[in-house]
Amino acid sequence: MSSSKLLKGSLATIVLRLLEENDRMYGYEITQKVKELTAGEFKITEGALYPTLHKLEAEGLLTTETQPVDGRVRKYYSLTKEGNAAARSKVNELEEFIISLQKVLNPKLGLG
Amino acid sequence: MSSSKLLKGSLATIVLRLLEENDRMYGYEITQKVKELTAGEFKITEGALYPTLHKLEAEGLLTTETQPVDGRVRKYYSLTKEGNAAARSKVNELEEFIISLQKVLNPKLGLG
DNA sequence: AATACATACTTAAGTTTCTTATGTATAAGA
DNA sequence: TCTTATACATAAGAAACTTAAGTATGTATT
Repeated sequence: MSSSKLLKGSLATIVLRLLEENDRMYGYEITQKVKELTAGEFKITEGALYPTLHKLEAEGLLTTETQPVDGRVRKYYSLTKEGNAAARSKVNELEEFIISLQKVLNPKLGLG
Repeated sequence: MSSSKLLKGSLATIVLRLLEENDRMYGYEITQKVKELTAGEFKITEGALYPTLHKLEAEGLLTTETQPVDGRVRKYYSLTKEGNAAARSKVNELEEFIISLQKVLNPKLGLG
């Protein structure tokens, strides 16, 4: 993931979250979707994305289907059952992380 | 930083932000302050914090004063002029990052 | 026809930033 | 005396990136 090199640990969570919404996606599509959602702020690099997808597949969180489209090969990824559970828990974890981070960045607000 | 190993890149920003508010702090104090602000969610490890402080000092963003207190040595850190500017820009960058991240995690909201 | 850009996936080398572990040293509490 | 808290430093290893290179096809431009 490019654009400010922050967040070295949320790429897998982002992938899982997108697959929760989209049922199945291929790698290149994921890079474009993230770019679109963030108005170009996040640019996921191939060198980061593909190894992440392979790792999630190896962990049993994703399954793949390969399809030729217009003479090029596409590899579609979908969540497994465990992938669904992992998506929910990882997104939650990340959201809680953001809340804690905001408490540090802006201790005047929401100290409840 | 412990607790979920997320956020591999925000520690320096957190340090700069705390020093923006507190004028001067020493390492151990920073670990305790972060723990307090996040109700124990973030536990900054010494192995992460001290090298980060040294790096920020080497970059000219922090200055140090060493003081003996109760027989132990404390090393107080303060922002330099450039450290102040860096704090503002890094905190902004991180906040914008969080906004983008939320757009990916929850595309239904705030798609402006 | 040649060149460039978009689509599409893979992998290796190097860097950054952590975690884990170890070491030093003093003070306070059980 | 032993443990916990305070206080700093640093080395080894792991994780997650960036950068770069490679392969391959389709489309648009000159």
